[in-house]
Amino acid sequence: MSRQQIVAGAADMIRRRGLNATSIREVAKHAGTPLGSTYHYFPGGKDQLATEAVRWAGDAVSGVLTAKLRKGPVDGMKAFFTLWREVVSENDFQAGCPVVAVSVEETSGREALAAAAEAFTTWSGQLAESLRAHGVTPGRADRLAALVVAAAEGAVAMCRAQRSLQPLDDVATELTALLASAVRT
Amino acid sequence: MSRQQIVAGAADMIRRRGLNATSIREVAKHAGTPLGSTYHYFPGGKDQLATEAVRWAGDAVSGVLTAKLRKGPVDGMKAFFTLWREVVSENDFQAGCPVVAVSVEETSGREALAAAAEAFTTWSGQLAESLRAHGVTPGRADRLAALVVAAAEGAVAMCRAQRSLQPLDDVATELTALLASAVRT
DNA sequence: GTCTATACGAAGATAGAC
DNA sequence: GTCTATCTTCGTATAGAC
Repeated sequence: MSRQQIVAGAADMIRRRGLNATSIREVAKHAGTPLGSTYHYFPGGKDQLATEAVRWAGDAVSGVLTAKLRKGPVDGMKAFFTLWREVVSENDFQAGCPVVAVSVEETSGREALAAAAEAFTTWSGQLAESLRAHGVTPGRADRLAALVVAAAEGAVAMCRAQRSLQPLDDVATELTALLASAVRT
Repeated sequence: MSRQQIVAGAADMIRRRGLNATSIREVAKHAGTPLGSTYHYFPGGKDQLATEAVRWAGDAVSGVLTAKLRKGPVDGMKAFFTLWREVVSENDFQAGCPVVAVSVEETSGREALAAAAEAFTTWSGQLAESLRAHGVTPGRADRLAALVVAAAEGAVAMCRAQRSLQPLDDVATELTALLASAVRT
């Protein structure tokens, strides 16, 4: 019951503070459960909790992509950027992507890092498949999909530092034009 | 004399481990100076040290950009990607961009975050100016410059997680074509 | 002015009481 | 099975000996 809450809370704290600044103590407090419960649910300790948090966040984004890509790759890409735009703006530039946070910080175990890699692969794979389905050659579909994910993630970091949504909006504008022209070719 | 070494060492550790996993203790040990010296040189504590480390890294990248942009925006962009490719590959996927690390993690003080914002602004500003000088309209120059920086930074994070240089190479390929076509227009 | 020694708090993790 | 209390280590920061 509270297991899900702990994972969601950990994902939220990681995307705000980063992985190392997210202590199991505060995750437990935030979820209203004692510290011992966390280790009961997650005997693998912090690495296991971080791994599940990354997977949880990755699946959430992947679900949005699945839904929005039905209208085509350009709509999917736009939804991807809208999603990150909301995360950044609704948290007053104090939240970003937990997958990036885990990718950039050193962690004792490496399961969480593998989960981060899987999230990136899933997202770009979904975008690439949609691009191929709309006439883009496989090689270029992979490259464009990687570009979309990388640019969005990088833009989120820039927006946080600059306290401005401009990078995210600028990048979205350029990529919308680029993908629209690619599917048309 | 050792001040510079401490700053450079801190920047190196931050890009590998992240900001919060970089302790002043280990920075001092790595520089061969006692812990007290660190606080003698940086009375502002960790925030000051992180701020100078970010500025140091930002200036180093900016210097490369200044040099390579003389041959035009496409060459500058390529050099930017080559630089990050070397950082990632020469450190066996265990190093990235310290500016992103600081942008993504929570910090006690906020001077370091301001330094990160300044680094991003400087880099994209340099690229945008070069694009304008080569006939790109101001608005689009800004957007393309933001895209280049965001995509490179995001790709670095993806490369680390996936232990592959593919994202960086894919992104560089697409952006080379995009910028080449933009300056030609 | 440099560095040793230490204060103080918080981290991850576990043992064992209920 | 849940939670409290505690062990150990490491973090930032400083006081004061050379």
